[in-house]
Amino acid sequence: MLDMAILGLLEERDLHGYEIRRQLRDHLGLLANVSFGSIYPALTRLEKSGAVVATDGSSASDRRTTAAAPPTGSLSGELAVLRARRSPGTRSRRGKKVYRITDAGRQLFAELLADGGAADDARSFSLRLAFARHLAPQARLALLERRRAVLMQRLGETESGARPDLDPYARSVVEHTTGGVTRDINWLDSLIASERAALADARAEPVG
Amino acid sequence: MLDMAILGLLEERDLHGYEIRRQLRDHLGLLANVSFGSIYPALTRLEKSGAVVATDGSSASDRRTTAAAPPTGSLSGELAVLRARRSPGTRSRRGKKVYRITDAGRQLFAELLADGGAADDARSFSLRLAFARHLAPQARLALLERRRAVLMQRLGETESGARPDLDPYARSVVEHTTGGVTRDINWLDSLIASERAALADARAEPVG
DNA sequence: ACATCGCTATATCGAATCGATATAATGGTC
DNA sequence: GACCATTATATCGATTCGATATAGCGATGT
Repeated sequence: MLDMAILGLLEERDLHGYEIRRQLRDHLGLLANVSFGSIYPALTRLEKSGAVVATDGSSASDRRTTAAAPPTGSLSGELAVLRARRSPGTRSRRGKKVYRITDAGRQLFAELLADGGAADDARSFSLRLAFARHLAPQARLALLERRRAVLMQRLGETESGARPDLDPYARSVVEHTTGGVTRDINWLDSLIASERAALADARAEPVG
Repeated sequence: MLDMAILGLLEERDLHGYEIRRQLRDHLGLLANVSFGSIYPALTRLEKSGAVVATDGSSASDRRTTAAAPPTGSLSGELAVLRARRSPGTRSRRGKKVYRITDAGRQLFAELLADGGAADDARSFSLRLAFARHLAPQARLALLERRRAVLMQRLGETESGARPDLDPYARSVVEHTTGGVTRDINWLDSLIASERAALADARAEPVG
């Protein structure tokens, strides 16, 4: 799940762990306040599987060339590289590790975004929807309808009607969450309508 | 977190693992769909720490009546016991383990409910609120206000206003979740108002 | 009579995530 | 130049999840 989010962000630009967390917190806001205890293991995981590569931060602006930049950079950049080399073996000098997505990573991202196992929780769905521009129109529609179906079923399973068996506090919680699910469904309905309209337009006006 | 939920349910009646899960799913509904992979370890944990004891289910409900619960009436309490016996069958099925809360468990529950560490996520809060009848009025009010403060701060941190930097899908997600938080705050406000009114009444009309 | 399906029920495993904590470089301020 | 907040990576133990294995038992069907 986190893997998908990270790959999605890296699709746009190279980032290091701290930045990834900030983007998830700021952009996706209240939704995804992910801890470093998740992010760094995830990055290690993704690197080991070949979905991303880590570069040392000194060549961050250069998209193409790998390490061993010629001494044309800034003085501080040069010093950083030298310091990095000074520590034996590991790049464990406390400095930025900037991650770049690979072709394998892009493919993995597409897979995780499309099916990505079950994961019918709210977090997963919102994350997928936030990256929905990477999906084909009909896959987008399917995502929305799948989510709608899940929520409808949950609503149905919840015993509806007044519930005098619950005390006021529990009842308030249940009603509030039920209302939230209803709100979600209305939201999904409007999104689904938009998607359908876009699909109809595309069908009516094919390529040109 | 789960520990608190389990202890809270066991405050009312003895239950076995499967039933605990069902109650969390049905009562707390969409909020708490807990897996067995969490419940059984949690029960083992609680038993090892002495917060609960496991019985074979044949000698349930000795001293177990509505001890600290508000006066729901002895009739409904009786019915609850009967229902608990009838539904799963009085005789223990294969190794059914019925758990009963102990005095230590009740104390642990009170602690978890009151402070319970940080845990400022939505799940923890809703769970606490659902058991809020076990809290003192001012602790209840503090719980609500603490939650409100957290949500307000989060709202403030989220860069507000139109965000043309985000693509339509991500923007929709952000706006929807932001709207949800606003809705939560309004809900909290009404609850806080009720609590304050109740407190004022209690002060105006002390015990007798 | 018995096969078999579905619900009840407990249990365990590996993996993902969290929250806390340690460490260190950098940048700003007095 | 002492001090402190921010940036940044990393690891630890504990919790939770999802999948899976196992059985008993009640219908339903043939």
